[in-house]
Parts: sequence; structure tokens; C-alpha cells
Amino acid sequence: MATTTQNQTKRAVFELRRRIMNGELTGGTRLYEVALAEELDISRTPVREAMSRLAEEGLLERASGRGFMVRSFAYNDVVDAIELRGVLEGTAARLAAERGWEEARMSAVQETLAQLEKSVGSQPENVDFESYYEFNARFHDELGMLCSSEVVQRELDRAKSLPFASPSAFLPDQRALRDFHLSLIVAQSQHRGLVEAILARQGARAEAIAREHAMIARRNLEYILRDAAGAKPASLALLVE
Amino acid sequence: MATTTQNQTKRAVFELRRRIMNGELTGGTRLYEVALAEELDISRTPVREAMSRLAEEGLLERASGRGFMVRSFAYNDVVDAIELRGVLEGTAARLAAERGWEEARMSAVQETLAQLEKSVGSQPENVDFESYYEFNARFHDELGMLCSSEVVQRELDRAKSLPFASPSAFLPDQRALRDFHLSLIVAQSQHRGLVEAILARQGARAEAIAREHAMIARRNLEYILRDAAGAKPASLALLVE
DNA sequence: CCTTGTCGCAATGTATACATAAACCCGTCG
DNA sequence: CGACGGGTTTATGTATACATTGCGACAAGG
Repeated sequence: MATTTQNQTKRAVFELRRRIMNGELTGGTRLYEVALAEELDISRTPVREAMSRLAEEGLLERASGRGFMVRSFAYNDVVDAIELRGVLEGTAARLAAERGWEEARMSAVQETLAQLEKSVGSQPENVDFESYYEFNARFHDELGMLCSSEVVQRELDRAKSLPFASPSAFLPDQRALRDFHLSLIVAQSQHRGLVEAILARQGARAEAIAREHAMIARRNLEYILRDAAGAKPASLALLVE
Repeated sequence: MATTTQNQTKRAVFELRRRIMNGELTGGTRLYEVALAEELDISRTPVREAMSRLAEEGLLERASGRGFMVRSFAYNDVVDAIELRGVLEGTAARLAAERGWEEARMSAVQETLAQLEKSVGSQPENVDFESYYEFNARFHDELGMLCSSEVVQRELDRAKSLPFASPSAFLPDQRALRDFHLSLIVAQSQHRGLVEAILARQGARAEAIAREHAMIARRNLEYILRDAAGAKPASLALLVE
């Protein structure tokens, strides 16, 4: 058979992550090795390996002696994850300001900032959502890498990978478009302020802005939950920051 | 043979962690499944399982396609880990102040604080080091649990488990005793201030104190490294906060 | 002498059989 | 009728054989 037989683990990781993020597997669900192995038509070993990696990522948790469970993220947990992400991003920004940065990385940040600027546009109708989400994610990633501390970078990455801590897409309906565009403008001004503060080596200010910035994500979370009340978990992934 | 055959994984985890913390395994070292399996006289499976768990803890890192490596902690990383711990502890304290706490947990914190008080004593000669370390660790643990956010608690626990981020013992020589006692007094006043700030629901102040508090750990790190220059990694575990 | 291709080894990836422990079911006894 | 106990079932823990890949050594050719 032509099967690769070498990427079973990756496949399992991918598939499990997809199911969790989609809401097919909801929090608290126990995962059974044998069942998954049969379902994916692989052996228990790569399944275990995959679950182990997802536990590392924070999507699963070990239930000692009882395999793994899907980690549950209630509304409050999502809010906390956003809070945490803001705190860590703030720390990263402060450290960058305090300790300095590599010029190349700063250039990258500034370039992305400029592209982000373009994609927002001045009128609600002109927003290029697709680019916006792409550049926004890139901006935050590059911002994190600006700080020289690998320890902080690592934890920040972890925090960002927590479900919905780093929402990636939300297409507002006609009615919401205006509000939404406004929040993009605010976010963008925070992005600019953040970079300026770091350049001016004002660590405390940079940190404060980063934390403030996280509140936009939180507000949008509330907005969506109120508006699309019956939404499936999947739609939680459709937030913007 | 009487072997339990059921706790092989735990044994392997324990042994590996011990070696890493002792400095027998230094950063960057690659771990080989077969070698370890033979050495511990168990099969590869529990060894893999153990390495996987230690990766989750942050002590090892996956080298894709090449097993695991001992995560390396240079001096700067240790400093960063302390910084990170301070930030997260500050966040936990702030959230506790902002969102409230369970009365039972607060009682526990206050009781531990009182016992900590006793073990410091008023004179350098009277310090009961053993109790001090015990109660200090307990105090910080209970403080973390005060905040209702599981997400933050979890990351805080992770940060504390990073090598040397949460130093546990340091017995000063005669010459350093006085300085050391002084730092304990400062630390203790911070502990008190932290609890007071939370009780007064002053989140920002609590956060600031927690961060300041972490600096004591950092200063002691520097102190030891300067004093006992040739010390093995093991002695890094002998810091105080 | 340097370059390049191939072969072989060593290490991890995968499958699977077997061991063990805990949950469950059911029957019996109080 | 409920609670306890033993057997059965089920899921994870462990051992081990086999597959596959990546790297290095060695040889052949430029």
C-alpha cells in the first residue's frame, strides 16, 4: 500500500485539533485510544503520541490513569485566556523596550504595521478583511519575537494557541460594519502606539497599551456572544481583535 | 519478579527530572530512548511517555524527528523565568483583588502568612530556614489559587516549575547571614502588603508588589552566582526568594 | 583533492500482543 | 430492598518486533 506510514502522528494531531477547534469535540469529552485508533485507521501508539502533543499545547489534559480529556473552555476561560495573552504581550513589549531589539525584527514589525494600515482603509466599505486578519496575526507574532526573551516568547505562543485567545476572523453584517470598522481603527492606533512606545523605550507605556489592546478582543467576544446567541463553539473562533 | 510493572512511567519521570535538576543532564543534551530504557531497565514506551510529560512541564523540548533535548537554561533564561513568574503572580493577585476570592482560601493564605512571620524571627540567629522555605512555598501556592482563573493558575504553575524560577533553599554562611535576614524581612513585608492590597481590593497595587517581590529572587540569584562562581548548576537550585 | 552518490547503521515511528488495574455488572446475602 | 463481593469487561500501561528515515562513512568519479 502506498500509505506513508510515517506521518500518522501528524495526521492524528491535525485531525484532533481540527475536531476540537470545530466544536465536534466539546470540553470534558474523554478520548479513548482504541476508538480513535480504529477511526483513523492507525495504531494506538501514534494516537497516544498525538494526544500527548496536544496536551503540551494545552488543548487536552491528562486525567491521571484515565487517558485524556478535551480541556474545557467556558466563557470565563476564554475571557481569561484573552487577559493572559494581553498580559504576556505587554510583558514582551516592555522587555523589548527595556532591553532593546534586533533591528531586522523591528523593520519587519514596522513593515507589517504599514500593510495593516492599508488594509483597514478610511471607510467601512474599504476594509480588506482577509488581509487585515493576515497582517494582524503577523504583526502580533512579530511583536512577540521582538523581545529577546525566549522564555516569555514561548509562554506567549502558548497563550495565543489557547482556544479563541487569538481570534482570527469575523465578518460583520451590514448593521455591525460601522462599529466594527471603528474598532479596527482603535486597534490600529494602539498598534501604532505600541511600536512608538517601544521605539521611545517607554516600557511601561508599551505594556499598558498592549493590555488595553486585549480589551478589544474581549469586547468583540461579548458582542458576538450577545448577537449570535445560539452560535456553535466554532463561531467563537470567528472573533476579531 | 516483584516489580510493580505499573509505575514505570512515574519512575522514569522522577529519575529524569532528578537528573535535570541535579545538573547531571545539562541543557542541550539529547536524550536517547534506547539508552535510557536499558539504563532504567524498562522498555522504550514508558521512557517516551516520561519524556513527553517532561516536555509538557517545560523541562524537555521536542527536536522534531530527533526525539527530545534537555531544555537549556542559561543565566538570562533563569532571570527571565523569574521575571515571568513575577508577572504571572502579579496578574493572579490583581485578578483576585478585582474579582474576589473564596473566603476559605483567603484564610489559608493568612494563616500561612502568620506562620511565615514566626519563622523569620527578629534576629538573624533565630531564622528557622526549614520552616521558612516550606511556608514560603506554600504561601505562594495558596496565593496563586486565590485567583479564580484556572487559565492563569495553570500558567503560573508552569512558570514556577521552570528550573530555578522558584528557588527553594539557600543556607547563607556566617558572613552573609545578616544580609540574608534583611532580605527575608523585606520579602515578608511584601508578603503582608500583597495580602493587604488584595483585601483592600487594590488590584494594581497588589500586582506591583508581586512584581517587586520577584526582584528579591533575582537579586539572590546574582548574589550567589557572584559569590560561588564555580558552582555547578545544582547550586542554582539553592536560591531563596 | 574535492565532490557526489550509495550503502549501512542508528534512532525514532508504528503496530501489536500481553499485563494490569479499575469500573461495571450481577447475584447473593444481610 | 440495599449493600457487599467476586467475576468480567474495558481501557490504559508495558514490552517488543518491525518499518522507515536521516545522517554519516566510504568509495568512485571529476
